[in-house]
Amino acid sequence: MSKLVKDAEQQLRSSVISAVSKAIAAGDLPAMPLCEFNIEVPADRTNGDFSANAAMASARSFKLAPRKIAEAIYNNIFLGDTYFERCEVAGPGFLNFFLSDEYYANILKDIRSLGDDYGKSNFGKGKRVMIEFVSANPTGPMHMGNARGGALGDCLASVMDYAGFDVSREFYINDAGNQIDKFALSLDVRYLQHFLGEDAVELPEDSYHGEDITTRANEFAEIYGDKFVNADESERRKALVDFALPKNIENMQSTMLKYRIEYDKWFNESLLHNNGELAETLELMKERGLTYESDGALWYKSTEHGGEKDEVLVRANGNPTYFAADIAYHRNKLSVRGFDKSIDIWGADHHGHVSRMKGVLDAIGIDGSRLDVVLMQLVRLTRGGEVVRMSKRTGKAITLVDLLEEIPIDAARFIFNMREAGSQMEFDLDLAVEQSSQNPVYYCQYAHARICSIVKKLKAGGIEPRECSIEELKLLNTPEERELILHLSSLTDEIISAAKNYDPAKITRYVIELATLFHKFYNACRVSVEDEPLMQARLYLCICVRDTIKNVLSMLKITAPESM
RNA sequence: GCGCCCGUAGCUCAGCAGGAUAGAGCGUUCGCCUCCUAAGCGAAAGGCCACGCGUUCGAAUCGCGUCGGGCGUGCCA
Repeated sequence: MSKLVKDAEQQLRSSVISAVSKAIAAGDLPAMPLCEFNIEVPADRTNGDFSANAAMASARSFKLAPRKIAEAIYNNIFLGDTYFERCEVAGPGFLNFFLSDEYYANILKDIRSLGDDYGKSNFGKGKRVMIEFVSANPTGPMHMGNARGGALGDCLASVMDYAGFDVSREFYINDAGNQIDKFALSLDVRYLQHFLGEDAVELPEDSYHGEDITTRANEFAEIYGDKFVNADESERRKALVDFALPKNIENMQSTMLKYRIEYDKWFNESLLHNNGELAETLELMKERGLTYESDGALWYKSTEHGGEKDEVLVRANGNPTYFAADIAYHRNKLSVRGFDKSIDIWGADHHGHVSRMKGVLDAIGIDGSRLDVVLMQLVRLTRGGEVVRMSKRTGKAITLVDLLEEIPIDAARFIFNMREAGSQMEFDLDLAVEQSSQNPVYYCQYAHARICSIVKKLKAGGIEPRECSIEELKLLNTPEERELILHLSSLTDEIISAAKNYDPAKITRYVIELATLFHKFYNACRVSVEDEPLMQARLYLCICVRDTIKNVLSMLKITAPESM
């Protein structure tokens, strides 16, 4: 496990350093300080399990050829109390180290004893982190961007949880402001059209044209009839919104649940309007001299805080902008509720907003670096190689609901996490439903099912898995077994790296690689063999792999079937 | 115009706190089940890592520039 890997690396580093001291004492090297050097895992394992570039890094300082320095280190190195059994000088001056059987055997012991906790660490030290994602407008159906954002945000949250952060998942509901007015207007027009005919009232170009609006208006009409047709416009619109908005929000909640996303909190923007926090935030900004009035609107002096141009906070008509509410919201997260960090998942088209937001937080006295934004590129949907167009306006776009009806949740969650957020991705609908090797989620699940099947088969033959001794586990020494064990050992580091980079795609890649290495092992080594200790050792390894696959998949909330 | 992201095999993408012969999947070609799940494995073919210059022992990785693509630049969110 990772602790072991770290130990191994640390052991190596100090061995190299003391070898240099010894070499200097013996006169093999000049008495110069050793430069900083790296220890890394070579891409090609014939170059060892770990490799140090100390000789090359210090070539200049020692004024000696790297190769000569490497040999001096080699001649003075002592590996007796490490997990390494040997070392060699290679290439331009690399020192390559090879792990002992002992090491491999111990990794497996550790994995088994940690059980479900394997992979977890205290990297995050319990820091309170909020991950805000999807936060779709409740005025219409959720789209493909929300689909990717949902899988990304939720899996990132799990990864950070494993890495030792205190994680909270949140959905920000934009249930106030401009788009709600637009929503009201759109519903209003559809409602009136329902009774007066389509030509009676015209739907403005910049309102919501989706069928979902018509559907809601018709539902409303069925319940309340035409009694609002001649009512006061604002009364009618309020009634329509009060009817339609909760329905939309409920739909989003049930869709998210179907997508296996459970939020800790659904936060209403309207709360900030109603509880005074928005006004308070604006007041605070005024006090700090961050604002001015012009053309009847209240402006934020963005240009004085790293922004490209000033921004409107309160429109001339008295309505606060989305930006103003968002400032109050982030102040609520970081200051009122005291999260150490807010990680927001945004569509890449909002990137212009990032520096603005961080800048304004700094300006109101909240360290802007406590906000991190993960920008997510758009998804290109394809079907059989053909790009499937999606246009929210026409109402014919493929929605998140459509997607989840068409493809398995496992596949959606997995595939959306195969690419890092920043890269544009293609999502092949045909591939996602395909139950074949081409579909990576099945490939991983298949490895799990295969192991379950082996265990079951052995059990049927009267063979129960048992505890193995270190000596027995040392029998796992084929290249395929070694590679597999080594990869198992890197899980914790991989999760930490994914948390650090806000990139859960590292974990899907990890599990694909694990499945690949297992399938290779499966083809190279038979578990059910005559040699009882070897069979038990292999069975032990299989169970480690099975549990790790299951552990990782369940972290991503993807199922691990026992048979396929 | 200015700002951000991106350019790696035919296609989709890894690799990018600089390291040894640049990887994987798909597609193509050829192999492997009397044996634990062939939803698997192996092999072959496929590359001026967009281009140029620089930094250094060493660059796909870092810097500058060019070209090509995406996005942003609303009293929209």
